[in-house]
Amino acid sequence: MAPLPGWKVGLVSARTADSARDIPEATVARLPVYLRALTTLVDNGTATCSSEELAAAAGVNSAKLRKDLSYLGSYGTRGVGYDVDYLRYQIAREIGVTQDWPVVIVGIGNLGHALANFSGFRSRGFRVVALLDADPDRRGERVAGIDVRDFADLEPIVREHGVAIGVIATPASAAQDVADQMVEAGIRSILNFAPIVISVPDGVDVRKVDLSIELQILAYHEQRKQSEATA
Amino acid sequence: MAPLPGWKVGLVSARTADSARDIPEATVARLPVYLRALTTLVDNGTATCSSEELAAAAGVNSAKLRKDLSYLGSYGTRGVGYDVDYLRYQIAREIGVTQDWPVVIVGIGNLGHALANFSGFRSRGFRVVALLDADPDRRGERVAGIDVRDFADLEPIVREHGVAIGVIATPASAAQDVADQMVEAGIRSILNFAPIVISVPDGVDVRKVDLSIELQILAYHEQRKQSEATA
DNA sequence: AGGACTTTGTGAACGGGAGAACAAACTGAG
DNA sequence: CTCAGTTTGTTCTCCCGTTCACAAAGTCCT
Ligand SMILES: NC(=O)c1ccc[n+]([C@@H]2O[C@H](COP(=O)([O-])OP(=O)(O)OC[C@H]3O[C@@H](n4cnc5c(N)ncnc54)[C@H](O)[C@@H]3O)[C@@H](O)[C@H]2O)c1
Ligand SMILES: NC(=O)c1ccc[n+]([C@@H]2O[C@H](COP(=O)([O-])OP(=O)(O)OC[C@H]3O[C@@H](n4cnc5c(N)ncnc54)[C@H](O)[C@@H]3O)[C@@H](O)[C@H]2O)c1
Repeated sequence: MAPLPGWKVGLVSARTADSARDIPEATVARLPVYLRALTTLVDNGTATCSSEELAAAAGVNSAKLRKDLSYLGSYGTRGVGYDVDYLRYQIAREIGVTQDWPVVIVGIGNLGHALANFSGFRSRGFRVVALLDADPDRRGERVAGIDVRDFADLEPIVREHGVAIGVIATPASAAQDVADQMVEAGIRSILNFAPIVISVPDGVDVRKVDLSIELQILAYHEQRKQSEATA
Repeated sequence: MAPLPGWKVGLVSARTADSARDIPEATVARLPVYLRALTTLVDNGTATCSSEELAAAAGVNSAKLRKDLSYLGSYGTRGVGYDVDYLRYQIAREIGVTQDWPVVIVGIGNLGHALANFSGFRSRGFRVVALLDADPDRRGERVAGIDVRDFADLEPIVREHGVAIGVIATPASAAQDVADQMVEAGIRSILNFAPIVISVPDGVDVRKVDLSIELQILAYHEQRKQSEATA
């Protein structure tokens, strides 16, 4: 009955029980990067790695990595490093991708097709359960083995599969309406590819991906580099 | 010769000359969002807007918006607001999208096709000048009116068009190699869609877009919402 | 067993960004 | 011209996130 180990285990299991109180948002955003790096290491047959190695694979500072991991618990061994497979499981559990999340994609145009065909969904904790489009001409089309269905069927599909996450790949003009109906149907997490700010009630999370914004940020820095080179 | 107007113009042109010294990175990342919102307002025929209105359209706090804009100069009028078209031009100039940037896309698979067909490039300051793929079967294929060419042609294309920005849409296994060759060819800004951290020399900017990471961040919050609901 | 060595986990200092609050500056009515 | 009303630009404070630096905790060799 050594006091320290007992206390430590108690603390760890306490954290596990109420699933880690408050993880900073910046850390949450990096956990998937660590998970990806660890999966690569597992595939390479690496059994153990140091914070330095993992940090390099994830493209971050090793001190930041260690601090991030410390929010989850003490999963490393001092003098040794981390058990790759064990740590990978712990992070996957923390993120919540030990089981697959059902996802619907709305707007099966250029981008929607690419998303539907994207094989990385399944391996990373997600399962596309429906493809929806408002255009009747899209109906009946099969994309990646899934029938494109009427957007009006959203609500029963969400109910049937317990869908919590929706992806918007419609034109910007339709995005707010699609989001409203997703919320109405019970979806509380939305990934929006349309270049517009959509507003949702409290309790609903929206993340956006905007290609043009990323390019424009690059353009800004590129412009500065070029004007410096001229000067 | 009123002293105040003269002084103000002097200050603005001074800032314009050395192109706004140091704009915080967080602000740079929001300028494209403001630009997008302003373009929408212009399309709606709005001539003037307050920081409150623009902030709402951009999904940010109005104090933050005003502070961001203050880094560019004093483009508003107290008691009135901002001239939408004028401010839009100033932000576009600051970002560097008053002319089009030539862009190459490498990896014309599912995602590459969608990107090539994306019409928003042109209107937002970018022009796709080449589509490249290593697969000989892709050669000769025409996507969005552009011939898919051999990845080996990268260097002459970059030189001919003065390409500064490259987009990687290949599998992760090829991404580092593609990035190396882009840098070799003279590209100094890269947008990476492959789920891997790529390393580049100093002076080269990389931004990444990773769908799985975004979904996993949503999954984390969704998991917490659901476990809270249960408790 | 003991001591040198390695690596984690964390306390503390630091820097940057977010937001509240207000003075300065402009408009327009009387 | 003056004054009330409006909205910007900026200062100030607080908080979050990053990074340094080191004690604690383990391994491994002798
Ligand atoms: N294609 C890209 O690479 C790319 C890149 C960045 C951003 N985007 C954005 O992603 C979105 C989709 O782009 P795209 O190129 O696939 O456009 P698209 O026009 O090819 O496809 C849009 C699809 O949405 C469907 N749709 C329209 N209104 C709908 C509604 N109310 N409900 C359900 N479905 C509806 C249309 O029928 C169409 O099939 C756009 O907002 C675009 O700006 C696309
Ligand atoms: N499809 C999506 O919606 C989606 C979403 C998120 C991320 N991604 C990522 O984007 C990347 C592309 O996805 P995809 O679905 O289009 O894959 P894909 O397999 O359909 O296309 C990849 C293309 O890259 C080409 N390629 C391979 N090696 C190359 C090389 N060395 N040089 C030039 N070209 C090369 C292939 O010939 C192929 O045409 C992947 O890394 C994927 O993980 C895709």
